[in-house]
Amino acid sequence: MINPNIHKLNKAFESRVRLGIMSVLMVNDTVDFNTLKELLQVTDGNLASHNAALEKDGYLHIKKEFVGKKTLTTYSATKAGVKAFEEHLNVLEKLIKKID
Amino acid sequence: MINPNIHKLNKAFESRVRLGIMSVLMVNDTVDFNTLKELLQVTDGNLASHNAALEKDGYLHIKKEFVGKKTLTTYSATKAGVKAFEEHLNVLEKLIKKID
DNA sequence: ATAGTAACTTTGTATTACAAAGTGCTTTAC
DNA sequence: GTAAAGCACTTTGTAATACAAAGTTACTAT
Repeated sequence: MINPNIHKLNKAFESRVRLGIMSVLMVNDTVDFNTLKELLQVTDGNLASHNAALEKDGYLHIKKEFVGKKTLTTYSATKAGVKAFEEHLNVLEKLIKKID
Repeated sequence: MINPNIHKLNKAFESRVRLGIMSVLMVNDTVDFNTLKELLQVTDGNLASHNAALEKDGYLHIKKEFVGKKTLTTYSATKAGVKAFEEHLNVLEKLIKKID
């Protein structure tokens, strides 16, 4: 009988929105707020709170700057974020492989 | 820019406990309550409610019988459950593959 | 009579997701 | 110069969820 070892899954990445944020940031170094919002199809308030949660966990770096005279917020995964997400994916992958 | 397509992820399988239940049931035709409880390391109340949720979605079949004079509850994935879970895993797999 | 197993259900708490509305600041349109 | 609109939130409120712990029903073993 296999043991799914579900406790190794990272709670921070259980939400699909945060799964999406991290996925985007594994392929792209940075994303800005509005691109992320469009990709994930979420409301801005919702996105902001997920970003805040990931930042609080130390997985997301938030950078605010001015481009011209407009504010621009860009996000990137921290090293800890990359590591934690990769581990999470490994656990998922093992789960999937056992099944196939 | 990749699109993680997170809305194709099935909400029913977002919880790690339910992810675990389905994983076990993709490899084993049936599991009984106590084996599942041990594998997933959850309290019995918690497990019962996750099972009920999956049954309500039509993904889990719950069978109660007597073995000797003891009750025995065994669980199996329905066809719809297998299909839905496989689709969910496909979405996850695509997500992971894009990243690797 | 007591304790134990089985599989819950109930109760209660804490966390979460999310939408919608509001905020403060800035730019562009008329 | 007032209005509208963009940016990236914060606040507010609601509904769903996770989970533990305790209670429950029905049996069995001692």
